[in-house]
Amino acid sequence: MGRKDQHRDNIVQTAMRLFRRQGYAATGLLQIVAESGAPKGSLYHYFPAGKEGLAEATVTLAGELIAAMLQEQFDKTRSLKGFIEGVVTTYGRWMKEGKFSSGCPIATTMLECAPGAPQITDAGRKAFDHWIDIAAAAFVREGLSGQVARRNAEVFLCAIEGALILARVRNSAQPLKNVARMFASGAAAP
Amino acid sequence: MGRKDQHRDNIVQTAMRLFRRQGYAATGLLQIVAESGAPKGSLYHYFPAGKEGLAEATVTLAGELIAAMLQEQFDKTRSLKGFIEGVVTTYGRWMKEGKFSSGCPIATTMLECAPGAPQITDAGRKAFDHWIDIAAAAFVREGLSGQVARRNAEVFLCAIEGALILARVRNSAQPLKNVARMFASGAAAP
Amino acid sequence: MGRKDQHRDNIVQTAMRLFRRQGYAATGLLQIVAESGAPKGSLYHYFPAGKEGLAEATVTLAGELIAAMLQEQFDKTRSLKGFIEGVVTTYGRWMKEGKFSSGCPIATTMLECAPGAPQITDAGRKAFDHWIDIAAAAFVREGLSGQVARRNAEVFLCAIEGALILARVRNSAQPLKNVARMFASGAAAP
Amino acid sequence: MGRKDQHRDNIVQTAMRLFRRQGYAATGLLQIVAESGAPKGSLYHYFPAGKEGLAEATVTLAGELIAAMLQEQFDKTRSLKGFIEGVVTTYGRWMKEGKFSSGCPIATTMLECAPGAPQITDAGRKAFDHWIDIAAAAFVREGLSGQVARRNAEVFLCAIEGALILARVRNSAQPLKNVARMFASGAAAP
DNA sequence: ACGTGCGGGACTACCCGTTCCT
DNA sequence: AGGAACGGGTAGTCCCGCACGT
Repeated sequence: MGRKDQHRDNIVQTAMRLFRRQGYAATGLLQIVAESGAPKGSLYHYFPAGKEGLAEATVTLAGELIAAMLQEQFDKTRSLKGFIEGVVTTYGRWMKEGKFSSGCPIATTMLECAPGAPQITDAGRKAFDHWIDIAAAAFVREGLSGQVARRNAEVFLCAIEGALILARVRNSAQPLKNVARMFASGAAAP
Repeated sequence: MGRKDQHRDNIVQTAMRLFRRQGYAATGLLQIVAESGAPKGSLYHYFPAGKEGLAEATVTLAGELIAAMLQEQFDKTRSLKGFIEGVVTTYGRWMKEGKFSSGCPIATTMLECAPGAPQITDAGRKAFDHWIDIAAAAFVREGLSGQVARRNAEVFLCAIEGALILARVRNSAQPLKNVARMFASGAAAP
Repeated sequence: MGRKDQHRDNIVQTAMRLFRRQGYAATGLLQIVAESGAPKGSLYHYFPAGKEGLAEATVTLAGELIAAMLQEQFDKTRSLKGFIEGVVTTYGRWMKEGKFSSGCPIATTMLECAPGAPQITDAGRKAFDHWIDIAAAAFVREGLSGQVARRNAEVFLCAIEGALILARVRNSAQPLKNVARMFASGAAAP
Repeated sequence: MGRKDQHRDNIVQTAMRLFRRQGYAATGLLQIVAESGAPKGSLYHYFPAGKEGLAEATVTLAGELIAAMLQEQFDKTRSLKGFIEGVVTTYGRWMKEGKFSSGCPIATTMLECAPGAPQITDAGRKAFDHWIDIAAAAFVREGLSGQVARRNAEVFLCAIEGALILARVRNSAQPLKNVARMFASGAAAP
């Protein structure tokens, strides 16, 4: 194992990066293989379902990356405030690194592909649900009941999604910080 | 004015509808003129800047439509809770009418076009700012200071943007309702 | 009229030539436009139905060209024998000119496309029927009744079709001559 | 022999069936191995010459199958009329069974591949010659001299080839019957 | 000997956004 | 104002080696 699927991994990571920056429809398969360094024939080999199959893989991968980040923030902090600020700070750093050209790695794909490609949407739903699970644990840790925690976690992540859009439009991380300020202050839905 | 620009209006409205549902890149100019009933040659007559110019017009139009809705909800309600619930209910109704295939009329275009098309992004920023202005008035009406109101209004609209994405993915208006529950309960950033 | 559709005409004639020599599936649209000298975009413009629409046009054109040849032979001869020998001689000359690489201009397309493309098959049926009509007139002129003449004309043209295949395989016009020898001798079905 | 080359046999038979129905160029190697059930790697093991080598094998096999049918009809009949009607009836039954989508098993391949692939054409020529040999025996049995018999047999088979094309185009076995009516009536070239 | 996974370009039909020229 | 024409670029997948495990 290891080296064998390196081309596949390169393709998925490059596709994730390009989909995030340019969108799904605007990104050509040719551009993906060119930037990934993988041969074109590999694409059809690893993704017989074509572009949609590749998109599904990128959504799944992105879901895992974000989940790992959320989990890391959960593990390294002890309070809800710390978790929220850690998450928002990380997102803000990513935005700055990408010069505010790359937002949520799955939002664009979701908006472009739903509802025409159910498999992609399914992968996105699973990713969102996973993220909410992790964030909900941070609210539970603060003392909220499971159901209320989950609801707050969902709204929190929704606010981040929206803030990532606004941050791109404004070329600024300020919208993210505003989200943090509200949720870290203890504002919570009943 | 009036009848002369009917073709132009049809084109913009059709484009707005298609961009919202399918995305910017996935929507062909030919499909737009076909569904709008306008002659193909009219497109470059009314939009010499091409597809980008058309997208800018759709973002501006969508900005005005949402602003009008927000203003209407502001005018017909007296409390922040009423405003928030009115806004969220309206969005929820729109989502259901569009079978959860049409979310925010500008979010998809923003994500696809930023940062390659600054004029479209500019139009989007103006629309967002205008929406926040109106929503902030509802927070001011509740007694918050201008700056705090604006911050809360921004987070509120961000949460709605995110909820519109999640609602599409889940085929459900529940995410919107969760946003309303939090903000209508008086949760507010300092 | 005239110069306006020259690109279209060039495309159809080039396609007819290539389909005849290489077959329908083996001939690329790109090769057709390249050899025809027409710009690439013209193809989709003149043939919105794509390759199938182009094939239909080539079958129709080929049908007319063969019909014109048959009619010319009918007009310039007075006996069935003369007609048959004239037709076979013409086909033989065409075969030689094409170095036995180009047979019936529609047979290959028919065999490749039936039954997946009904419109192409329809165009081919019309062409065959037209040819048989003209050839039948030569049998009627010899004194046969309409029905019997048509039957003989059909078998005659079938024999030619088969002979065109065999002539390609053998690199020889002899099969055509054998057909002429039989039908010109007065052999006839009852 | 026996089980060992079963994969090879499956491949050839599947290829023959698909070439006959869809043509040579339109049939992908992948489709052949998929429908044959043979592993993909077997193809280049058994046919190192690739698609052309496979086509050659199918033409040879088809030649033997048709030859066997002709021989069977020759053996089971005593008159030329019986032979011709038996052959035509068999072809007609095959056409009906294939819903007029499968004609001569080698004609399409010949038209598509000549003159680019001499080996395929050679195999086809041998098949045709073999068929004519057998049919000529039926004419000799009727009393014709060897040379005349061969000429008539060739025209007969040409007429059948053409009728197989026309039968596909018309979705009808009538063209075949017309061929039988002429040749079974004793019509003959001098 | 036999089969497989993977890679490698080339080429397909399709159609897009744009401009030219009535 | 608008229909015709244009050329570039899309996703798809084709036919085929080369190298690896049997």
